[in-house]
Amino acid sequence: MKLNRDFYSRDTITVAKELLGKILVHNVNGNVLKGKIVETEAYLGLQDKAAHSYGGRKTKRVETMYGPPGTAYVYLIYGIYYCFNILTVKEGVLIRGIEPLEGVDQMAINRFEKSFKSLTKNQKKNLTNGPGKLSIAFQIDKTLNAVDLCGDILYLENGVEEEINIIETTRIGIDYAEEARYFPYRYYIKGNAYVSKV
DNA sequence: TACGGGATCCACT
DNA sequence: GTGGATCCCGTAT
Repeated sequence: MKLNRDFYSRDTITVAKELLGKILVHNVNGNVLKGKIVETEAYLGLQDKAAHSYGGRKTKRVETMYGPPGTAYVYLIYGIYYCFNILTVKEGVLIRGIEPLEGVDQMAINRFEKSFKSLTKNQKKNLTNGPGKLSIAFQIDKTLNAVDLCGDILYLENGVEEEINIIETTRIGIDYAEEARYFPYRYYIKGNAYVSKV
């Protein structure tokens, strides 16, 4: 079942935790890619120096952040990779790790230009265990920036009922963010192989 | 296993 | 002109 606007219209930390175990679906011209979210990071806007919208900044890049809850915020990082975020209320959740479920051959081709079964053990592990990697595998780029996640192209749905053991720790790659670098806003599913960093 | 540099773009200052 | 919510490969331990 597809997640609706109400799911995203809540506290960002709550949404970041509840996104674990949910299924990300990208319909590329009828070619469906699906994967389970296993790692997220919450970015809290106003008092979070690691967030693009820190202090209410509203530049051209971050203006998408001020759109409705349940919108995709995609931006380029380090010149060559894209990061995929899910908006809550003027804040966002970065998706850092996904476990591939459907369309795995397409993902393997996107990442390594060969079928899933011909990947090495290491390549399978590195298919979607990081924000830049999963964006390549899921064909997420800047054309999906500001896309409504309550639509039919890119959306989230409920996973199977299961017991999820959530690990709560600090975020990655934000050393410049002063006190905010120590905020425990990274969440991942304990023991899952597609977590980017344990 | 752990570090360091290169790749490559554009928003921001 | 600068530098980043990253990844990958090379070299060193």
